Amino acid sequence: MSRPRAKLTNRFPGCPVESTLSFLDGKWKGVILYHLMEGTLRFNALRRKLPSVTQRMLTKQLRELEEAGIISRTIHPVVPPHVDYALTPAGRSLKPVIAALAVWGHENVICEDGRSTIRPFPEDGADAGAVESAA
Amino acid sequence: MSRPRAKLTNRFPGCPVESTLSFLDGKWKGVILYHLMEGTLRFNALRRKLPSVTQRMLTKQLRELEEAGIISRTIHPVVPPHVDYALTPAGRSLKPVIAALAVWGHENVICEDGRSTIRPFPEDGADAGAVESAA
DNA sequence: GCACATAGTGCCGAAAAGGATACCGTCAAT
DNA sequence: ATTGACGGTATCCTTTTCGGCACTATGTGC
Repeated sequence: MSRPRAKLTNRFPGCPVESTLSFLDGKWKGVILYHLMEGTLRFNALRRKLPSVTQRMLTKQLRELEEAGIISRTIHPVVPPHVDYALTPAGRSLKPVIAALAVWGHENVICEDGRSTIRPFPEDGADAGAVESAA
Repeated sequence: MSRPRAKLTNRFPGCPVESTLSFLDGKWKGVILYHLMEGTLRFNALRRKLPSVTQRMLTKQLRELEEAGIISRTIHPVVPPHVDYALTPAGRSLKPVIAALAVWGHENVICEDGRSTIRPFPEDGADAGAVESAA
């Protein structure tokens, strides 16, 4: 159940980019992995790091990541429940990918009042002579 | 209009990973960029590379990428319409990101009959002593 | 007796994303 | 006269996603 947004990769066989994205897709997976890269976290610890995610959504995203084999969920059967989320080896192998995403986002994205835009590139006015799409 | 799936990055300030993902999100953006990395393509050329995408969706995704400033759309006003899609400098700066995604997908994703799964990792049986979530 | 913390689940409903299909205009070839 | 290529739109409909809220269980502390 619940493969992320029906991103079934078989529709365009051989696109490794979409294959990877299909695992990162879902509203909070990126952030979750970003935080888990730094170490194991408990459910509520993670929740505190993502203030705007509801419990329901966090659970859902974690379950999807777990089902994909990217993170592990370890239940310590103690009296106030205690559940640890950590990266599996597969999850750890995503490190360079997450890092690349983080670097680009850090360098090129400007978040201002609710929207994120790409930092303007200097060369971005170069015209080759034809008609640019007039918005 | 149409920022991708309301992935408004301001909700979790300072997550560069989601910032980047917000631009790659949308069902076909990954593949589109993957193909455009290799050079300019015309609408129908792109379409032929993505057999299962409808015209409508392709247009939509291209428009979103254009709006984001990742690709450029150049109309040559000739008689059978001729429109070129190419990466902008901003789009080209995504190359390492797309490459990272492609590498990981290539190495770790197995696409079999409609589903993509992560290639099993050898170390993936290591148990630390606690209760693994029994699905 | 009551509230709190932990880690969830279930149900509802709105909104968005995605897919199918049909249609547009022009020119060239058949 | 019809068909095809090109690069789209418009419309409709279904699926998915996401968010809100309430509810659960257990043990501890007040």
